[in-house]
Amino acid sequence: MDIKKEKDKLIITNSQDFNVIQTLNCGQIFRFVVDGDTAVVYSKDKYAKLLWNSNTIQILTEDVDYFYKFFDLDRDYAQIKDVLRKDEFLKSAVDYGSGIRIINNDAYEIIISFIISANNNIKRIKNSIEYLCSHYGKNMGMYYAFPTLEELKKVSIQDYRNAGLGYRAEQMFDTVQTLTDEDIESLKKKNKDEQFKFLLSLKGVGEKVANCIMLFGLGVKDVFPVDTWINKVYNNLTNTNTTDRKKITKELTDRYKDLSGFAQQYFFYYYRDNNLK
DNA sequence: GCCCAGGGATGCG
DNA sequence: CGCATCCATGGG
Repeated sequence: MDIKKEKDKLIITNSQDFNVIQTLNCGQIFRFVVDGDTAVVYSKDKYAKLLWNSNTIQILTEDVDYFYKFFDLDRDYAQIKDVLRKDEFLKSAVDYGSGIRIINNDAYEIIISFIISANNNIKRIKNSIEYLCSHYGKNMGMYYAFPTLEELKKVSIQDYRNAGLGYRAEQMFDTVQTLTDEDIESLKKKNKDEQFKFLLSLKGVGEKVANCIMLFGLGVKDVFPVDTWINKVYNNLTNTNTTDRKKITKELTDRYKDLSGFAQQYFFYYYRDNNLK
């Protein structure tokens, strides 16, 4: 994969390790619009427009450096896939989602987004986040920014219910009132265990959501979030019928180690996209 | 009407 | 600790 960085554009050629649709549809990001061979992706108050064909991707943005990091463009996914394809459980999933990249999104936006994600489905998650942006985020002209923590602190429990958060409304209210910008900044500097511990102290954040926040918002790759799909994957592959997510998390993290986050995304996308049981 | 969705909080033993 | 139960809401 070759990447050329210009002032307001990234041009990726030989793009076999980056499939935009796969990357957007593997449940790590909720603010994007796809239209044919183009897409617009939003993060914080920024956006990027992506255009692609069979072996080239263009990323048009005013913040080239942000979206270079956002799409994890300095990582060699070919090498990661070579390692993971040797795993008998993973081979077909890696081949199926061979263009997935793990996004480096804004930690605060990911915390809020994944509190909403708990026991929810992706379409409803997207709708709720879009509601929060359009009602409480800054109007950027053609779109709305993700609401800042300061902006969300003015939002009531009833407002969250109107956004479709259901019983997560009170958890969200509590976490937003508790959280500070300083918390977010110091979180980025903590080690993995300290990050996990802090995240679990937030209302609406349990083990799975904390792992997602670390994977998609803090750049921690040796975590393996276990949701209902991964639970199905595990039972299918091991011919078991457990619901012990702690056990599944430990076994899969031990198995895939530093590549756990990547393995998890290949599994999730393959099984969910094919609606495999 | 039933089941499910990128689960977490709570209470009880 | 582990375990069961409850929790809004919309789509299939």
